[in-house]
Amino acid sequence: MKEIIIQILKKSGITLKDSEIEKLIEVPPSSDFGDYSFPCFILSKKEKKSPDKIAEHLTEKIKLPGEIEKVESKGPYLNFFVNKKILAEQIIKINSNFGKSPIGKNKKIVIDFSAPNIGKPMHIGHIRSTILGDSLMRIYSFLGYDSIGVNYLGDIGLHIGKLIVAYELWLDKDALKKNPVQELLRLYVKFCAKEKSKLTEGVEEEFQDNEWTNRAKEKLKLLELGDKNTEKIWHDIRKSSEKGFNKVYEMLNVDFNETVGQSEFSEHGKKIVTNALLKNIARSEKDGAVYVEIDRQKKFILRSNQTASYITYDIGAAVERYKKYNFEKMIYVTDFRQKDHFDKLFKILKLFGYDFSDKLVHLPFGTIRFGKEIIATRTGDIILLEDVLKKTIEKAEKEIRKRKTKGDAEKVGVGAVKYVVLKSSPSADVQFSWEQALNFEGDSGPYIQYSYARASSIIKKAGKFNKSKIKILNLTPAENNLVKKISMFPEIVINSEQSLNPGLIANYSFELAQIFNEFYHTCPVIGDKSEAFRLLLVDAFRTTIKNSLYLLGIEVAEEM
RNA sequence: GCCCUGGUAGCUCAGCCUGGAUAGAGCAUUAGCCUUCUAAGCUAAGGGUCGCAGGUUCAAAUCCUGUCCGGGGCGCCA
Repeated sequence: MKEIIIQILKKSGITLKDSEIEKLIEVPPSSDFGDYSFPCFILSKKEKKSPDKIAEHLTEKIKLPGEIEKVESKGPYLNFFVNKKILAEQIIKINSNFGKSPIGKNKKIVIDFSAPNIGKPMHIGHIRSTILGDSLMRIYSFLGYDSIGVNYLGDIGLHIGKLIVAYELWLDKDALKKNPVQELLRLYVKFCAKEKSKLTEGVEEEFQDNEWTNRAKEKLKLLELGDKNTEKIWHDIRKSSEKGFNKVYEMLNVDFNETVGQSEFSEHGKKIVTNALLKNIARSEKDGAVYVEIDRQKKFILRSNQTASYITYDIGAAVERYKKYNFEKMIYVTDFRQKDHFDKLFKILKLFGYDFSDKLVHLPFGTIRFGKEIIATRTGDIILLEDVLKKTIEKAEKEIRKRKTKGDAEKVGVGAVKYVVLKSSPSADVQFSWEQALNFEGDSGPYIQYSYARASSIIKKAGKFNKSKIKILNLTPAENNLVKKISMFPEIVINSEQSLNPGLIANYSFELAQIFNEFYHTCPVIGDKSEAFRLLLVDAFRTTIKNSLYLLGIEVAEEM
């Protein structure tokens, strides 16, 4: 539609380039002002006439094609009114592919997301990476990309050593079988409590020298040396943890193409570091620690005891993944606190001669706050993700019972949680509260699902109808708005991919649902003289809302 | 100290990239609407120095500089 307006303006003798015109065209604040507008300030400067006069003059000069109903000058603005009948004809023809695009054809995107730590339960803090990453996967696939989701499990580190110590001392086998997540958490919390009294304040964990921390370090060393018994416990812990993770992933309907432990890249990483050392790109300290200079600062990439550190694994993992997938882009979805880490990782890879480092992107997201509490696994002070989901599903059940309908409580509850997480832009912190998560009214997932269910109900009640008899009468304002909003969906999807922000789709879905509800309120469908057209419009709405919620990982229900 | 973030209605946020018309939603508050396709809905009202101060511009919540307040990161934790 924009294209058409650019052509009209060009024909009217404007001395601006296409791209300049496109930049200037905007959507007016109110639909009373039209659908698109063109401000004349720049022309006013060029032609040294008042912008109001230029706008007025242009209205007289312009010749309108069928797609544009009328053009009006209002002050310094030239306002275009789109012929909604023509737009409506296009909209009622959309199918389930609406919004899809081939722009990603033959391109691979790897998305690294979720990445929980083995031995710790998934809590409200993990929800963001998981849901954001999953939504990005869906968006990329929708746009034709081959998207590959990788779950990079934190299966190594001092917390593992602690857990192994606790496992040997206090494990309750039956409890582990019954509820692996709870039992592992109990072990971890117990260890931390024991350790706490011995900790020296102000000293980093790594350099703590006390009975408990030392035992954990020892276990970690044994694990690295390949001690059979320790390895067995480690495997047990991973297996039990994964059971817990999978339960949550199932509830969330999140899949990965690959689940891999961080520790598997230890050797790859070390080899790359050794090579860099040989080529003199990296240097070593007297005590054997290896570093590179990044931004005039030393960044250590191998510890003095020759074991890998976080970044060593990530170097190995990135290189291996590029070999495996030859991706167009790889996105790491993690907490914003790791921004520096990833910036440095990318620079190090570049320094080492891996040009694919330009294809790496870090998508940082803000903290989830729950009231004023700080979430701490070590004290067991956490809100389990599983509990959040269960609680919202319960609330959905209650609502459904109240209404005596046939809704799907799981879809509604999970949708509510996902929506809360996705609607704010990734960079912002999210204030999580039960009040908000359990609110199913207004700007919420259930509100959107509800509007879909209402639409479905109309379609169901109408039964079969004759599609060939469609006659589009003059559209009411509510119909106009709905047609216009639906037509914007494809653009929104592309914007949200480019800005890596599913929140745009979330906002759009809500606005679309709002507009539909207004339509629902003012335009009766069944029995109306525009029944056939309205049925098709309602169906187009269903398709659009279904697609946009799908991109957020939220399912629709025909009834609720 | 250096770097990264955020500050918009009582609360939660959108708008900022790419400057334009009266700064938008939701929650909460108040007042209406269920003999008509699901009231998880709709309509209306009140509520704003867009942290503060400069600058650029015909035009600044939006761009630039400074400043205050909150959060975070800063040589071998993940």
